[in-house]
Amino acid sequence: MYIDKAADYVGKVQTINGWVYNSRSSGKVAFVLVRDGSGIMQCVVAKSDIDESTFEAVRHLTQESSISITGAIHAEERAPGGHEMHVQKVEVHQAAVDYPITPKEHGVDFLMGNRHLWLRSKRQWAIMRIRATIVKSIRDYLDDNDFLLMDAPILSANACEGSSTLFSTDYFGVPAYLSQSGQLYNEATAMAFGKVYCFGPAFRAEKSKTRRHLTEFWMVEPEMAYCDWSQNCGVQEEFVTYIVQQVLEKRKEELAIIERDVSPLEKIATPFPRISYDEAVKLLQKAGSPIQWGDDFGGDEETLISNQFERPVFVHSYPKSFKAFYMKTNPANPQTVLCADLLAPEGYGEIIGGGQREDDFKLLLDRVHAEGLAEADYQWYLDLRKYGSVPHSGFGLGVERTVAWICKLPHVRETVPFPRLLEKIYP
RNA sequence: UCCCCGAUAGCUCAACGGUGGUAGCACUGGACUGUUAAUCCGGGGGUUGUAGGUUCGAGUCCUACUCGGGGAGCCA
Repeated sequence: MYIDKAADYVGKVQTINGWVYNSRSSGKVAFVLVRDGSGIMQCVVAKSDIDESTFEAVRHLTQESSISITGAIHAEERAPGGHEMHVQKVEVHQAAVDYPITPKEHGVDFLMGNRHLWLRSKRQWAIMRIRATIVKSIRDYLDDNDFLLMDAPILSANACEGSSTLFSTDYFGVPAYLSQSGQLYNEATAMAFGKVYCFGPAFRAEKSKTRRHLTEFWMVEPEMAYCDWSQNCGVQEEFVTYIVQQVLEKRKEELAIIERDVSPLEKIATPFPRISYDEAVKLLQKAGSPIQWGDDFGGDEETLISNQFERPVFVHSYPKSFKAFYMKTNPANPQTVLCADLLAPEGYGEIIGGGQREDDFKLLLDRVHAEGLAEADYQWYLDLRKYGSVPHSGFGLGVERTVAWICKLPHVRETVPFPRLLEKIYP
């Protein structure tokens, strides 16, 4: 029996294969919390109901020992989760000694160093299950809305966006780089299949040491042919709303464990407000920010903007100067590009970067030159503008930032089983 | 890369420049028949991050280094 199915087994004798989460005894009755991956079950043993050796064995179980424990399942109000087991038999597979993560508080460094064990803790259990539901919702939404999965390569010969630092490796004697985005390849597959997405890890060798950065993170990137930047935003708001609703529906218990106040999440609904970069700058200046037109937004600016809204907010039409070369020039204002970033509420900042791609051969080539990129590296990409170019748009959603927002975590390091941080690659 | 902060028991933390703490958790022995991070009584457990310096005396002050945390820039 798995613990999350306990309600189906009331009155029946069952065996749980799991690990000791915590235990306490009071002389003639002992309580052992057993976890099996699906949940935690309180197992009770009374001295008067059982032979001496079994009682002593249960009383001396140590934290994280692996056990099979057998007994009758009862509905019990006093037990966490509403059910408990009245133990008849316990078999110890391996007795754990001095498990390092004790039930009191620990520091971040210690916990990260023991990440392989930390994942067993209740809070981490809840976060990882929410992450899994977010990932499933991402795939379900896209699959159900006729996006075709078209995974992009991880190894590539050239950079996708010149600005970020890349991890390099050796590819049979020539340099290769770990992908920082599937964006450019998505544009090729979108011209072949219409609506596509890629979903995989992305790598950025940035020396970023903040609560919002990992060097390896997961990103889902949909791309649509015959789609402008505004329609692109429409897809994003439906997509994000769906993800949030799925988590609210399927992960109530986990949200309760991490003590997430769900009322801000319940307010997430379409449409999301859209403001231009110009409007955002005015809004920031009004709020006392020293920002000038042409400056990029930092974390403080993003927080200031997103705090003005209860829903995620799009900021569109940024100045060309600090955006990637492939973004489409805004015909109404050539100083800007037709991009839109989505800022999550509650100060979480950018979770999506996206927009319309430059589909004009000449303008794109000019941007390649202007950015100092090697034209030869982008030959195949430029081909897409020579053979049936169409307006097309897409976006990239960062999974860890989304998990951090939905779980309201202070740092992305807890949103992935084994986070890769600046100069931290163990365990 | 830059700015700020920190490193004392396995963990979380105390300690005026004057003998390292009756500290909590964990472990261990005992008490307790409904505990919810149980409680109560006892026990063991330390090269104060590394290397120098100041001082009669340094966990404490100074310098360098190492590691970690927070923030900036860059980004999802």
